[in-house]
Amino acid sequence: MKPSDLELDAKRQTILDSTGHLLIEGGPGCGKTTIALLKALKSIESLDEGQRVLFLSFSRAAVRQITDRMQGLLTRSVRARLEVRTFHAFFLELVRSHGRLLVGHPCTFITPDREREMSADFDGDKEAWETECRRMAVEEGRYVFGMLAAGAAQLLDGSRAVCDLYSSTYPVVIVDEFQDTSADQWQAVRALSRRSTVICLADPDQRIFGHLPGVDEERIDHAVAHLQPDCFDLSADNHRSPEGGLLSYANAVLHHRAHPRPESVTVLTYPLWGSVSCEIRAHGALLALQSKLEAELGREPTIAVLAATNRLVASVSETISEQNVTSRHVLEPVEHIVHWDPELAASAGFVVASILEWPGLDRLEALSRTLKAVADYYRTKFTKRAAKSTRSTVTTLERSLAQLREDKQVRASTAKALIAAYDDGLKLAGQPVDDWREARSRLAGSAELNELFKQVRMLRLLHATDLLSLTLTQAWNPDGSYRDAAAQVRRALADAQLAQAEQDTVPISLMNMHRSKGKEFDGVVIVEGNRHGRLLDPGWDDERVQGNRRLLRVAITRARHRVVLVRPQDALPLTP
DNA sequence: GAACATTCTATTTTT
DNA sequence: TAGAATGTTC
Repeated sequence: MKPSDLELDAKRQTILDSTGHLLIEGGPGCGKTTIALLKALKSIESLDEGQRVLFLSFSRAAVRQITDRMQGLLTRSVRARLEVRTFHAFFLELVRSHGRLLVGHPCTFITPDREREMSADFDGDKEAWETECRRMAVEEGRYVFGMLAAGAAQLLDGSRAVCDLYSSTYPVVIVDEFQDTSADQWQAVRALSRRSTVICLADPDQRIFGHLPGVDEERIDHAVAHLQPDCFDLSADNHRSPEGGLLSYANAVLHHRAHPRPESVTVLTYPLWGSVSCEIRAHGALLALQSKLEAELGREPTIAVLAATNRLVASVSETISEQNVTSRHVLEPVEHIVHWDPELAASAGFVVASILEWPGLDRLEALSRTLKAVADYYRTKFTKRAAKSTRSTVTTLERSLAQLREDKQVRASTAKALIAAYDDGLKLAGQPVDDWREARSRLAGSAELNELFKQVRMLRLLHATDLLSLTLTQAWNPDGSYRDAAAQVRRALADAQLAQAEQDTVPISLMNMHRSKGKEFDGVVIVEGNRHGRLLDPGWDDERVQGNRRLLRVAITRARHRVVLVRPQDALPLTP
């Protein structure tokens, strides 16, 4: 055994023997989660019956990753006493069970769907909407997602009884990804720390959410000052890629230090001009990586394709869904899933669904519904991006809707195009897939409708197609229309959104680099755009460059075996 | 008021 | 390059 192993074992033993609060720091693959699970095991042995260990993490994907890891490490009876949950799930339960202490009656939860509708009335005035969210929580006990942590913190901090109740149920609380916890989350944990032992797992170099409100780069320092924990640094160890190649390369990228690129990192470039785009280069890189890993591992590998922006992720997804022919290869379409904010695609889908209702409705009703669905799409878009031009599109659409209802001349091209499409007649056959395509083809004739058409295509990539056709089959009415299609599709897509996180890991997934936090894959392809979605840019200030280097380190270390970087020819080198 | 034309600018968000 | 902001024309 090497001296470093001995040292680690001693360190581990100290962690297991320690009785106070703990801060365990270390980079990806250093074994933070494993030692935390072992610590949980040891704690559980001395707990009273009915007491449990609480392990809080930030996303359902992360929770899954942790529970998967538990299978091999802990017995069933121990696992039953270790509750791994997302912050939000825990806070929701807390607010639901004890919120009456704050407002005198049980608290309720406002679903994201409903939240979106409600926030639309605030015309994108973020501040006013946040004030309203706070008011609803404080005065009425109605909570949107964003307010749950604050409500939970207030309960734990303000009611000694609630806090003691939870501390006696959970004498040990483990907090994952501590460096990115928000002020409210920290306040809740801090309250519990009065009587529970808190174990923070952190990597300051994985701080990638500092831009979010309430996330503080000094969080770890504050926690150390307040909890006075025993601190351990595991960063010297790396279990994920045994030769340490990927991690030490990622660290070199982080610190902008010279480092030979390991054999497991490939850099492919594409020309700035010409027919080979970054998307097509990524397509080729993905297929090559897939066969290489398959040969090396002797099984189907898991691969993530990562990019800096959602837009680039979407366009890569579109590209690899089609066959592409380069001068040397024919690149076959790749099955994959996109971790994508489904709301916009869904509300574009509602427009198509409303068109499917046309044959069963009179002209005015049919057109009003569709026009309203189009306006809703732009309202959703506006609440997300708050662009002025989007706002004026909504106004124009609403004006058209009013004109239509008052039987006046409509002026906007979107409304005119829809009217023309309706009067042209729509024949449906009861074949959901064909009918969907037929209805979708009516989305043309104005800039707005063209944009919708593009968005609807994203639904296919969300793997919602099967679900949609099942839903529509049930909604088919022999008189030639789909009854209540819009509402049915809405429900189906909401279900699909919930189900997505429960899914098993699929072989190939696409997401932005932020979303890859806490996940692991055999291989990773990192795509850099030409003008857009750059990894590093000479025009950026130091803070942004450093932030992106942290992000790159996270992205690179998602891979267990191989990383491929797809970069434009003029890209800045990642290491000197 | 809406369409068309020109200029500019370019992250990241759990549930 | 596309999408958003701003300016111009009908």
